Amino acid sequence: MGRPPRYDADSLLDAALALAAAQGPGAVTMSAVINSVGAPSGSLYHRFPNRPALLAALWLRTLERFQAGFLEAAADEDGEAAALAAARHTIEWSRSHHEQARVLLYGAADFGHEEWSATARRRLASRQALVAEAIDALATKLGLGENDGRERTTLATIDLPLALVRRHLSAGEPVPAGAERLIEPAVRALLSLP
Amino acid sequence: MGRPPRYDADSLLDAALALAAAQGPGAVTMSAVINSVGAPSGSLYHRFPNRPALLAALWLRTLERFQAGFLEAAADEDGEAAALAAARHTIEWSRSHHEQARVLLYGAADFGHEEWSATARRRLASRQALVAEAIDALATKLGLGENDGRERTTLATIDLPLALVRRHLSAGEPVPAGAERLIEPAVRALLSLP
DNA sequence: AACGTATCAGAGGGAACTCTCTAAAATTGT
DNA sequence: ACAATTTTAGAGAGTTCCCTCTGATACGTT
Repeated sequence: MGRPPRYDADSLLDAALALAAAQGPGAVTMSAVINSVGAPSGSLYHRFPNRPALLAALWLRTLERFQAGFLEAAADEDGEAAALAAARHTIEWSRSHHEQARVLLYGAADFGHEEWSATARRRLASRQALVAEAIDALATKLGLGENDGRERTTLATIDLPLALVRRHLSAGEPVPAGAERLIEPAVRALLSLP
Repeated sequence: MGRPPRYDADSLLDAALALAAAQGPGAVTMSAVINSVGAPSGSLYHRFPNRPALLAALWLRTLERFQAGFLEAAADEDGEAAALAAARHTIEWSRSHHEQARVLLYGAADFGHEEWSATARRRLASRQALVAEAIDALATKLGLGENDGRERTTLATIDLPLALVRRHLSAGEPVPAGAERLIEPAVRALLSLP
């Protein structure tokens, strides 16, 4: 099958992740990754044909890892339990995946989304659709209206937890222990739960 | 007094603002601003000695403009009214200052905060201290505990509104009309208000 | 052992960007 | 008119970065 890889895609992405988490997406240059790993440029370009491909892979890998647990939590049959579990997951995952959480605080646009390949853009769109479905299902389970039900559910389970996480991560601190309990009343209020 | 300015600091910053809002802080290069305004490089370097100085000026001007209204709103003697007005201001200001709001969604770190001059860093610190004071005063007015009172107040008046704003702005949409009403129950819940 | 394949290895071209430096232009005050 | 001051004007050096290209290397298969 050929020579065994010495720098595989995941370890290169790990180096890119460390750079992005520490100094933002702009610091993820091909040469920075090369220097960080100690690989020659050819090895990096062998895995990722250009910089947009590297950024897309980093963003998509991070997003998919986060969404796996989120979708699982939001799938609970009990709507209230699902919403609270989803909000909790956003916080817990951010706490235990510090670097990846810092990446997720940016948007796909900051990772050069416009310059991605068509397949990378499709992969992103399909993941977004998956979450949109889950949010819709959760909103109907909770009996929320068609108009702003989706918006309120998104706000409660994703944006609000991320807002709390963002404040601490961007200050360099870890996510505090009581964060889950702190947002619970706000989540209930947003979803009209008792 | 000498030759009148043809490219003053504010119009240069406006060009930098447009670039940052459209393509992120990384797109604010000296040459991009030069091309955008049509000025020669000397004129830009005459106002801002280097790129970090330009980014610092852009960030600080935007932050101070936002905080002016925020501090005013949060100064209301009635704690409940102050908190709700502050949260509303964050949303209203973002809606009516689309480009500047997009800049504020980043952090000082994304604008190269580490490389700023000492005076620029001090200016940032003093603005942050001002807001911290206002938040503390608001928390005590609301009768919230010393420990997480500050955190809850920050979350309710800044982070939560910004989270909602972020979702729409980063999708390229305007901030919807009902946004203020949408977050009100969550603000009340976070601050233990009826 | 020989072959096919996947990967490593790094030199180098071309582009973009930051910043410096010198000279000229336009205005105010004397 | 003349000097002082502020700003425009842009050429060009030095650096960094993206990406291409060619050849060497190591492993599995037959």
